[in-house]
Amino acid sequence: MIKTGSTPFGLWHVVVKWNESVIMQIRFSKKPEGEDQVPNEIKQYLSGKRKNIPLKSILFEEDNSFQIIYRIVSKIPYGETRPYGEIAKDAKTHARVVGTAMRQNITPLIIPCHRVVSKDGIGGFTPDLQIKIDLLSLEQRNK
DNA sequence: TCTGTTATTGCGC
DNA sequence: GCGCAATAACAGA
Repeated sequence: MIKTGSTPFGLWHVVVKWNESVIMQIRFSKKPEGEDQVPNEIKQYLSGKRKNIPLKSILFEEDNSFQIIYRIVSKIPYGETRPYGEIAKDAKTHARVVGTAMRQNITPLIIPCHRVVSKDGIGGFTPDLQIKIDLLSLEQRNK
């Protein structure tokens, strides 16, 4: 049974689509969406009460070419960041590819792509860089 | 297939 | 500082 729901986060709403303990998709919207609630783990994380999300991402189940990159990214500890280049080194690929992988990531938060920043800056984020900034400052506060 | 587009990096000027 | 090539993956034509 797949459920969808949203919860507010700053100026945005985090829309979560999940099935039991597997997150199918997470996206950001400017208005609330869906009837159901989102998993408590997500809400606790977004409010700073929880430092990890014990849920699986569909990306780990599927056999996609970015899986190695996603696994490495998900190992980044709460409140810390890594440059694209370092992820690339571990994944034996290149920084540009890591950027592409993050862009294709349909489950942010579960795959903490906001913790991946550019070498001397913050890097980018879709759909809005402000979300990345908010997430990072949230983690910095509760670190 | 081929072209354009990346959430990058590092080197040369 | 700025421009640009390297470089891998994807979408659209």
